[in-house]
Amino acid sequence: MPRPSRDSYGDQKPPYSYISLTAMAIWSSPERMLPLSEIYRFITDRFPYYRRNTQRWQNSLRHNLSFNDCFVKVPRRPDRPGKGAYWTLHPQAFDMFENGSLLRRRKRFKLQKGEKDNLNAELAALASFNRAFLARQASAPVPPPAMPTASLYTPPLCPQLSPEPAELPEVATVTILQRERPRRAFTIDALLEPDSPRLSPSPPQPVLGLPALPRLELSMPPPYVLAAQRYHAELLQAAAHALRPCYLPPPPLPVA
DNA sequence: TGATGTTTATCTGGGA
DNA sequence: TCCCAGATAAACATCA
Repeated sequence: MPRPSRDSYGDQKPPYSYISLTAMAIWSSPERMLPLSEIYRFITDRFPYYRRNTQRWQNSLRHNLSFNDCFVKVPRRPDRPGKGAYWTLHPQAFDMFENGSLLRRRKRFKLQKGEKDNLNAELAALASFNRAFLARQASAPVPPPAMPTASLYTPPLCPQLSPEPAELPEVATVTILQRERPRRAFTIDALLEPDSPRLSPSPPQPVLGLPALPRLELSMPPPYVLAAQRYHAELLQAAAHALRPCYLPPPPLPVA
């Protein structure tokens, strides 16, 4: 049976929803998160149908990103300035496409009000931190004083060097409900904690012409968490370098 | 100014 | 038949 090429659909509309296409794009990226422009590119590269009427489907896609709780907007890293945020999949959304179907989902992924509010607060805090980072870099090219350990943010270890102490928010720990899994805070560190072995989430099944999406190994955090881990490790390293007199860096994080 | 993001409304089609 | 997911359109806000 010949393997269909990635352009198998030709000018035909692929049988995938925008949610599926977006999830595919995100899954295809090494960090499991992409800016909007890269999501567009992924789709137009693989599906010629979407090379026309771009205004139309891109509007729909943006609507889906905002409307569906399964997509999480992650503020850009301060050292990666640019337009727009990164988009990733919510941890609970990995098994969104149960039974491997990339078509209509059984049930829309919806966060509860409190969960959504907390997640938004945490992400807003991250954006705030990034702004503080940039503000400080603008005045003096020195990295931020401390990176979060217990939550996304902790009080600076060197308060006198804090960029904008008043603006660095204390972040409430975000707790999300885990189906069939113990509760876990949706913070970088909490997500990085070793988890009890569990079944890999079900990524979308191979798409015609696309490589099979990798299944996560047991006990392995989602790849975008690893990316966040690397991000924080880099900043920690920079912070340690800049604040050597009073900053004691934590043990090195395992970088994937 | 254009790209990005949010929100609302309406319509279509699949599934229970 | 009804409910709901998904598609589409449009208006508006925000930001680099």
